[in-house]
Amino acid sequence: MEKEYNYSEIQKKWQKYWEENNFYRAEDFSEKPKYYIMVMYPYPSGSGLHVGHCRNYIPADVVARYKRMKGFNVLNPIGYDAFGLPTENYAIEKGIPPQEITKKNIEIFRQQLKNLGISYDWTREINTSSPEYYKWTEWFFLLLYKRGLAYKDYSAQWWCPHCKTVLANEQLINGKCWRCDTPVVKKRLAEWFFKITEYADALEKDLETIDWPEKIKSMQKNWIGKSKGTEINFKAATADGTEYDIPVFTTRIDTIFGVTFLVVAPEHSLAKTLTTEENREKVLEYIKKAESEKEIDRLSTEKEKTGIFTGSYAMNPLNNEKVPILVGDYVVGTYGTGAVMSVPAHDQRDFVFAKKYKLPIRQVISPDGKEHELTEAYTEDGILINSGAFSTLKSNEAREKLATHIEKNHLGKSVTRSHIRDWLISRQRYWGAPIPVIHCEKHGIVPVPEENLPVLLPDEVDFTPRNTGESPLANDLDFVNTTCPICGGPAKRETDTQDGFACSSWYYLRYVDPHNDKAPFDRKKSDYWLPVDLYIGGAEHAVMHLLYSRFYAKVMYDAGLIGFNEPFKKLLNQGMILGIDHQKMSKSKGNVVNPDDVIKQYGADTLRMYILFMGPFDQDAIWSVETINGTHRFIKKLWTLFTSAIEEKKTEKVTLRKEKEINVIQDKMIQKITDQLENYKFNTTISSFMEWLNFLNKSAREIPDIIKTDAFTETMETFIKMLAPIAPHMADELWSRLDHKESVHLEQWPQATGIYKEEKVSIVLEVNGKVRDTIEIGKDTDEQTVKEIASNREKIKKMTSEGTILKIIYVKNKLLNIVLKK
RNA sequence: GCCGAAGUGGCGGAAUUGGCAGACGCGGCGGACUCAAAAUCCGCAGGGGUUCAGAGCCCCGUGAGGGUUCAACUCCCUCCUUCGGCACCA
Repeated sequence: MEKEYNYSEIQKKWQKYWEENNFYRAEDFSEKPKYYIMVMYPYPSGSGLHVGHCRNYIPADVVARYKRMKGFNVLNPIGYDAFGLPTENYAIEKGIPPQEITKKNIEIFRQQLKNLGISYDWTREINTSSPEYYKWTEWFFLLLYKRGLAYKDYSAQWWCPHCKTVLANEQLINGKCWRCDTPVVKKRLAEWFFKITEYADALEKDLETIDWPEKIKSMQKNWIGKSKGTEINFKAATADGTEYDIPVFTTRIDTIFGVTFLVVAPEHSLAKTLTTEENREKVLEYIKKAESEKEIDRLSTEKEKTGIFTGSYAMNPLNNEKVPILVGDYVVGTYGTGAVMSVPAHDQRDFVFAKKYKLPIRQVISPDGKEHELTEAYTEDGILINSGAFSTLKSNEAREKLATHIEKNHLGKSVTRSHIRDWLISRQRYWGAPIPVIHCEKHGIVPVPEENLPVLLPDEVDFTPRNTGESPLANDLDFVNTTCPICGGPAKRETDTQDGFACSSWYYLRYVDPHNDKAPFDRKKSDYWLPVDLYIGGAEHAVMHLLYSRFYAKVMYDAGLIGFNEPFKKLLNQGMILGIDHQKMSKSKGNVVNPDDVIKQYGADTLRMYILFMGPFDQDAIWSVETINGTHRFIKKLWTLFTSAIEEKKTEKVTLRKEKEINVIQDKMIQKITDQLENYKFNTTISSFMEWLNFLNKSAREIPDIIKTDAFTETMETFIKMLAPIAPHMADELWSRLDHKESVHLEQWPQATGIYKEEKVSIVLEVNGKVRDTIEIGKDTDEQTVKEIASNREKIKKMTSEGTILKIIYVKNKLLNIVLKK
């Protein structure tokens, strides 16, 4: 038998063995309890997998393998988020169809994943860009459409001039495109939306029911942004005497008597109507300028607030006071009603604005009921003043009374507003799932009948994006021209494609039934496997993928398609791996590490172990060649000790007193490592293995015969079993060298017997809270005995003689603290 | 500005959740093997003091300052720094 640690041979041998014996197939409807673990699937980019991906996939594989040994029927699938811009852009650049590029990239990714020794069920692999998959992405679009949750709207949208497509709200980062960092501009287009706002309440409320990182939950909560307030109606009249309603939304109805003007957004539908003749020219110019501004500038809080008087006035429904109406760019058109009541005394933005345009400021809330000179807005609650019948009330009381008063007199209503907007899903690009609708002159928008799905992406088309706001699919007349499913008359296909997040919103469902051609998935299979027990992925998807997926699940639940309304029971975020330059890994910085290179140099088991060891799983970590050497050293030491022990134990059998200790440490380690794995503390798990090996090595050095004992053999077996999820190749190799016929991966996870707890314990002896001595005594020794032993220790005796004992604290099996008065 | 997370040796990081701070690893130093180096193995190591030297003993020490407690990295208050998210949301 070979003595050298030849990891390439070992890897090859066992990967082949697992594959040939269908080791990691998940069995539908097995008797065992199910465990569905899933990682965020990769985008198969041209640059291949890098070690950053490993930070997610390796720990997830450890959990999958661990759970199998614990007796679970584990579903551990993988697939590819294959539609998307980078592939399409590359295709345009090189003149190769994206289908071909995707196929090639997936092959590379698949091989790289296999090299890592990850235990995926490869029979369930999915590819969102295959017609078998996107047929159902289209089907889900129709489901939403039928349920009134998909609609087309003509409005100003964010357009990325670089990607040449519109973007959803969530895909805007500080006014820039999430993919290419280009500042977005406004463009008026007819676009498809999903009504995620309809589920705002449920999406917020159900966050309480899922075990997700607080960080993600609070990000989603903020994103949904619920706020309770009052919508109150101001009446305005134009020069010709026509009356208009201007509803405004406020969370501070208690400040209503302090309103001194109204501001409407430049996009407000009445902005132009309300402008009087003499102001018309200036106001129109102002509106035009505001609308043409880039979103990034408009959003800037540093920007000075500007506005312009329309010439019209509105009436405060509570005191019938006439206040001027202005147009101002600090009012957001898409939030609330697009109009605000301005209370400069109690809102800092209104205050600044009023100062600038010399508008009146009236204090109506005071901390002490008296009026004060204001140098800035007083935004706290207080006592109402100058507020008619409501004066002298406290803010919170006033809010209640005013709300009742307003509802009773039909001046407005109490409402809950959300920050979240509907999800814009149409994209003016080629490489995505088609939107399955047809535009008929007679019948308008007609959904493609289900039996005609999928609407296939045409193969040969000039997919260069255009600046017109039209998809490149519009170039392909064979694709565009069709007939109306209702009347058979000439009609045109929708040419926009769906946002890639539509594909990823339901992919977890496809894994449970990946080859079904009658339905997206079988209900019985989804009932068996779902929801996902553990989902691991990056935090960057907090308000995109993770919110959309929850939305889809809720829609499906309401449609009776599934029996759960939250797809991912538990979520974990892995940290990033940064390059040796402490920067995010990227091709352009040249700091990317390819796992294949690491595997070549150290083997997959070392890479796996290093990824786990580099730091807490959920924190960022920096790639370090020195540390990977350390883990490799450990693996080699392990190999050397165990292979020589396997050889030695064949020579003779020995029994030694030291065996007891070997057993005790083994038991302790089983307990410790199991706890650590259960809590996803992979880094300390590796530390424990190192400690354990250090102990075994030291024992073998002190008593060389120890490796010939039964206890040592048993410990090796336990060690290897527990190491199997982490270093699966080496574990199987050593296991077979211990003369086992079956793979170690079919073994049960070891269980601690608790013998380590019956041992002696060391008690810390403290004087005035400082450690002075330690003693070894039997477990659960009573206080009196410990006190006696302690008082006979030289050091303690000396110290206690120098003062009087105030009190003695005894914590069983832990410590004794003597408090002295000096 | 608001919300969230985090500050521990030269470095990555441990600490059973209030009970021996610095596990494990990296780097470092000393030694063994070697002609030599690499690899490997053994040992030392938070800072300071005391001591001829070692053992020993003492003091200080988990971002800063205060507090609770017999006992604080851990709990409470104030502040500082770093990172992440949101940001004219009325």
